[in-house]
Amino acid sequence: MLKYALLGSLSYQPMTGYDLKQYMDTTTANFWHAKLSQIYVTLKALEQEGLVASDVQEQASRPDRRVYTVTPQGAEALQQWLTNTNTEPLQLKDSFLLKLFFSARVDKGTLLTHLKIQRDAHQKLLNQHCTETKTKLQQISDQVPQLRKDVLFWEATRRSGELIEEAMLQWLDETIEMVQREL
Amino acid sequence: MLKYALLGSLSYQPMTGYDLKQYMDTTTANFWHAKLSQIYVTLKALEQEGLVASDVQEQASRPDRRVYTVTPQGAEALQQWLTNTNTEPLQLKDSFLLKLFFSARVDKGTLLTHLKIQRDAHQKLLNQHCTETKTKLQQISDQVPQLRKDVLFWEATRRSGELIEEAMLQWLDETIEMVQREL
DNA sequence: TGATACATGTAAGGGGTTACATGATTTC
DNA sequence: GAAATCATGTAACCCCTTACATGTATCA
Repeated sequence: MLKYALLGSLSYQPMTGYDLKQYMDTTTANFWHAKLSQIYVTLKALEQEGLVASDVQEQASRPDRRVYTVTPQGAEALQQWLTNTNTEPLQLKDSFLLKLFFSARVDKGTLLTHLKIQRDAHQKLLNQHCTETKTKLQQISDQVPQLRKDVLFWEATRRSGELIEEAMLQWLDETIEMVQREL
Repeated sequence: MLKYALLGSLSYQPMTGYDLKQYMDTTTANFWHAKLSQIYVTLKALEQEGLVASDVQEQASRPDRRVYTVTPQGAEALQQWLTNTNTEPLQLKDSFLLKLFFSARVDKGTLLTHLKIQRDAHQKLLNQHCTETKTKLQQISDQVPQLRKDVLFWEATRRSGELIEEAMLQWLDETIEMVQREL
């Protein structure tokens, strides 16, 4: 899947592995992320498959940049993936929920601490989605008028993060209240 | 992490790998799942660590059952994990959102099909959380009065699934409307 | 002076998926 | 007669994380 995240990002403009990491961290972090090391490995694999091509740009006082571009085959592979409707449904793994499920024998204080840490984290994420991420996406599209349509989809994916974080906050408030009332 | 899902489940009652698969599918599927093959592998590892012990029960016309029990060390490891508040925040990977992010050049029809498939899937999950899962959790706890406290936490984790699915449905409706209006 | 940004990679190990292998019993 | 349920496991493979390795320039 990372394969397609990289192909999709490169379809906007040629980038290095390092660039791609930063690009994904500011745009798709909400629903997709990857480590730099894995990005480098996957780019190499994509190049062997002929879906991207790289070109080394020498730099004076910094390491050389290996800039990747999508090949015609890469563009087709991306388009194929985009139009294919067999998208496997999301199966999330949330270790906090797992922990809470088994928490009947944990003391009230520890439980409330845990829930409040969780609440802070989600509050932070919500703020991020509503301010930073929103302005960053707007900035990228403002520079290039051809991206008017793309920005609709970027905004839609960002909005999903907003709604999910709001739901999580509501749930955490309900749960904190339950623990305070029932234990 | 699967380690703790198994320890936690076994802390309610001794079970086989096969039992554990079914138990998790009816209780934690919402936020944690695993394949049978991986459950067997992890149980073996847990036994080597001394956190569970197994006992083979011969059966006449069926394969023998290997029943696992939590050892005292296992119980302590579980308790340690439960009280430790350093729970890493959820980083989800949703390939549908990834796809949508890059979908500016996908035709309206395909897009709407894709969104509606997604909507159906989430509607089904919401119904499941509100009916089946709810009654199943209630059934398990009704049989054992000592689980009165546990059921509060089971209900809380179930409720999180309900709220998240509701948020996803709202988001999908918004997004479908956006595509119909803007494209 | 120490941290951060820039820039690319390799290696070891962990955890997960898919496929394979076996085989009786029950249900449709 | 075919499919699902019960029941356990191994092997290959893939993707990901963590740690290691290197080195300059800039900023606090």
